[in-house]
Amino acid sequence: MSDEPHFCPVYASIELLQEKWNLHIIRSLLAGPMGFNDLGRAVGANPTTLAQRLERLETLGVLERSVHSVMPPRTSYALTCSGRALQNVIDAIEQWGREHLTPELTASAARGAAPGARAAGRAPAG
Amino acid sequence: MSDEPHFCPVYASIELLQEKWNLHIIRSLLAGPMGFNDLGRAVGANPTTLAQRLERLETLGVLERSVHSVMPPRTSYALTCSGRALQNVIDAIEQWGREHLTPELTASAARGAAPGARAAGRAPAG
DNA sequence: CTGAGCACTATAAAATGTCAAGCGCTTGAT
DNA sequence: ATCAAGCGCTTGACATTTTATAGTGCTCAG
Repeated sequence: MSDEPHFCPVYASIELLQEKWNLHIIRSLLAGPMGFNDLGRAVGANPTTLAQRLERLETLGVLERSVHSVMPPRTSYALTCSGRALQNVIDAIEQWGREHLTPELTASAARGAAPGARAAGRAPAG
Repeated sequence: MSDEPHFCPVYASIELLQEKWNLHIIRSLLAGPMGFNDLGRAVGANPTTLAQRLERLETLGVLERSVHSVMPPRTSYALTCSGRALQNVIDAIEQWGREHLTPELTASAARGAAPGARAAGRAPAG
């Protein structure tokens, strides 16, 4: 039952990168390794989702989890070589953003344009 | 009370590109203008979400909707200059995918590894 | 004439993401 | 020594988002 007549790397990559938080996580980690809560605050994700994303990204070999001490808990997440290669993607996104996105534009296109929404146009941290 | 201490283009771009289907839509449109249903089939999105994404992307100036005839309905969606600039992002993603993603990898990392999931590793069309 | 297709909306159901609280333990301030 | 706070991460209840399905009014291929 091969469900895959053929494997499309672009399609697969897009599927991965369009998952909520993944790009943010990678971007944060690109600046250096981080702990769980730190990362969570940096990207603005809640622990539940963050844990799930982290596990997935680890399975895919994009990042690596290292436990420094179990108690007190001390863990750090770092990009692997594969993950670091995503720098190019982030760079491309960054350049595009600078050239084609303006505050007004993104504000007017915010979901429903509801004022006071939490993730309006600002970054949580970092 | 400026709600935006400062506007971060990278953050905003990521927010946009990580929205489900947006990257797929852009990638499809990069190959040329398309109608609504065609696009839907190409990316695999349902009409409701597709319509919403399309509206957002249009507001952001990434794509353009042109109505050729109201009845019978004939519309086409095409990337603007801004949208076409996203080619670089897609390219970067494509390159990364080719270098760092394998069928087994993505298969094993599929959400929960549930067999029979519909959007496992295949592309809907194109 | 019949069936199919066009662009898209309405509705309800399923999937997904979020919040708040909390575990056992250590550290910094008091 | 005592107290609040923080670490990584899970659980369960809840909000939001995405999905499937069905239909609209009309025109064309068979």
